[in-house]
Amino acid sequence: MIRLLLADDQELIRAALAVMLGLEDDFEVVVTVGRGDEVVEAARAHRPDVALLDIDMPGIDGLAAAGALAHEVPECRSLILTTFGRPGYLRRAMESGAYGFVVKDAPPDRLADAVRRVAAGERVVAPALAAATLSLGASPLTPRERDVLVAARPGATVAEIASRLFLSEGTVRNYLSAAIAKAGARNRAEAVRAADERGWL
Amino acid sequence: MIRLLLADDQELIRAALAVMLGLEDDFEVVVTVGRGDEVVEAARAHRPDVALLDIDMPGIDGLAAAGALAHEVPECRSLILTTFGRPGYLRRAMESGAYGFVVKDAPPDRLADAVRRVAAGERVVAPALAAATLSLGASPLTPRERDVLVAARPGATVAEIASRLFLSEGTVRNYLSAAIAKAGARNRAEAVRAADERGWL
DNA sequence: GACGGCTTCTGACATTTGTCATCGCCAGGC
DNA sequence: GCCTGGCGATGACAAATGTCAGAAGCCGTC
Repeated sequence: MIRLLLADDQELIRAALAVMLGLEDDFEVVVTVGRGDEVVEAARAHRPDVALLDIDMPGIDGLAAAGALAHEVPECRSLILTTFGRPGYLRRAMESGAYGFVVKDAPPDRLADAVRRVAAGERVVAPALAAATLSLGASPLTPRERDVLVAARPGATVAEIASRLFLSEGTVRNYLSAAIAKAGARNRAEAVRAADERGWL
Repeated sequence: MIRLLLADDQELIRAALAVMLGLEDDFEVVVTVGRGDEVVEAARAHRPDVALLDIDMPGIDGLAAAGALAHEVPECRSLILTTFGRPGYLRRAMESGAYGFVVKDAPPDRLADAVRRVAAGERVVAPALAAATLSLGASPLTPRERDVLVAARPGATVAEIASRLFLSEGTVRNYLSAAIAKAGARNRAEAVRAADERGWL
């Protein structure tokens, strides 16, 4: 019997997945949570074999939760389950110590399969995504360039970014310029979008 | 017995919802589709009482599908099921002739309840969302202002927007300026975000 | 038929943004 | 000990963006 922890912020989805997975003879959903920062506690209390983690969650995100789990409850293996198959996400998931990565538009039997393999200690990744990740390489952004892009995300002006990061405006413009070049964009907005899609932020 | 059509582009979610809803004694999921443009055809073939429609789908989106259903298969009532409880979505859903609107982080029994009410001909909306929609009012953007903002969304330059909409650059700048003012933004990027969040696009 | 509102355009203007060269500082690697 | 590369800054410049006023045509309404 494989004991499962299920973390997803959308109650309906969480419940539906719990029901579906519960139908498998060898699965038992022992606990579900709706926030990333409840994952470790729940894992300690219920000792699941596999934690199914959505990325988009309040508190801490699923990638961070996978990292925390790997440290604090290492006998529980993480399987990331997410809407977005972004290369950067996969990379970060693997770096956080996750064992698997499944996108939400995969066929349902693939999920059950992935859970069983992860429970057995295998690593599971969609091959297409893995290829994309390898071919794309890691983020070329320096930490500071990334910070500036993140701060620019909601449509902030240079002045706002500068004051939020305690930098001079000129420096912010320099970092933005570098980030735009590295993203192959012609725009701040385009750069933010491109970097976001590749999981660089 | 209430016959259900289920439309969601994410296979896993679609399957999980189908399983969960199928457990209810009085529900029967008669068909599921993964694209908006397959909804009408499926409804004609399987005669569901209620269509559960996600908004985010390839082909046409759930709101457009609800509109098409209302015209072509009026005995099948639409219930929008979406991640984002944006006021503008609700407004458009109601204008498209949908009978209900449920967000994906609602508790699972609320969904079953909503389906039964919609099947009975009632209209179902989350009260908080309804209030937000009414207090926000309709979009203040003129059709052209909206077009320009949509074209600007991916981070396009004025020149690109102009050539895509067959307008002069000056005109585009004027519309953008007006849209920025109406959105209460200080930026093109901020205006796009604000308008998007309010469902004006 | 006058009025208002939307669309489209022009021209002018101030501001913001993006680019580039150049500098000093500091940490790591060879 | 020197070289590289990230960090932070300045100054200058060109290009893009945002704002404003004005004008013409079109449509609907009162």
